[in-house]
Amino acid sequence: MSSTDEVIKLLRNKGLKVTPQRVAILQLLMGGGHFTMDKVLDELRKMEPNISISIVYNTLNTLVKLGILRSFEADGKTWYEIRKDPHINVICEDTGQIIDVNADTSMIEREVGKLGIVVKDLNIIIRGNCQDFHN
Amino acid sequence: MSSTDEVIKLLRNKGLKVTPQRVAILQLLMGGGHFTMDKVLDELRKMEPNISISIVYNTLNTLVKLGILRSFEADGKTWYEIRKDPHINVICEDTGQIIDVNADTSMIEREVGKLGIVVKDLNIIIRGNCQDFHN
DNA sequence: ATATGTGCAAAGGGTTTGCAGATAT
DNA sequence: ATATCTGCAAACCCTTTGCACATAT
Repeated sequence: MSSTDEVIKLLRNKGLKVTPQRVAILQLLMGGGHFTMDKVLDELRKMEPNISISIVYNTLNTLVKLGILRSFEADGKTWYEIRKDPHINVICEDTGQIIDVNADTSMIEREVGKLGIVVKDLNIIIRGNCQDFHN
Repeated sequence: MSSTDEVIKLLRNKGLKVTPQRVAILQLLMGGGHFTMDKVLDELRKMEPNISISIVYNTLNTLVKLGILRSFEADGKTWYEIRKDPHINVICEDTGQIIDVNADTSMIEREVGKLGIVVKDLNIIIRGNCQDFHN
């Protein structure tokens, strides 16, 4: 989990006002993992019971636009994660959990780059069964 | 564009009753490209003005379950395409169009397989700018 | 003949938006 | 002081569902 100071510094650097809601949201996401809205709300309401859905959506979208978070859509919902090196998001059809798997994706970006396409974001999503694998 | 006979044969092979709606939907998708619901409806209503949204969703989902189509989510909508070799779907942020780019994805499946994960479906989605590239 | 498919309308679930009051700078 | 942020509720999409009628086998 990142320190509160670190989170506050990041918000200020991006020109955002430092509010308790934003600090809580960003700190939660910086802890790693994949979150849908309901998961974020559940966690946040343990600390800030009155936090509204709209401000959570609002904040997450702002953080995505600023490049701090990455989002992708699956199972009819939007998922949010801290932006880090490209990786594979494996959605387990049995447990519903999402697992990160590292892989070299440079080949993919190279192939697309050949066509003169400027890559803004890359998402690799696999649906499968994680069997007895857990992380 | 695939022949009507080919489409009818495919439906029968999968144990589906051959209805005009299903033939029209499958024939449209087999022509290639990426479709959201509104695009499918627009096209179909040129031929079958009374076709309902529900039966289109219904049919597309059935075809996905049977493995004939692949679906993925982007921009808050579900996209459908004929299932073919794994490839990269590039979403152009300027034009909104989706471009297929071929690439060898075996490395990705290998990496995931190492963990004992059984791959059911693979989607690679890139957001970017297609510049002056068109297909 | 009958199991399956279709159209319509309503309901469902996730996300966005408008606005008045509150807060960070 | 004031630009920005927050919470609430309503609005908005996209998608699914229930049901009576229609159709393919």
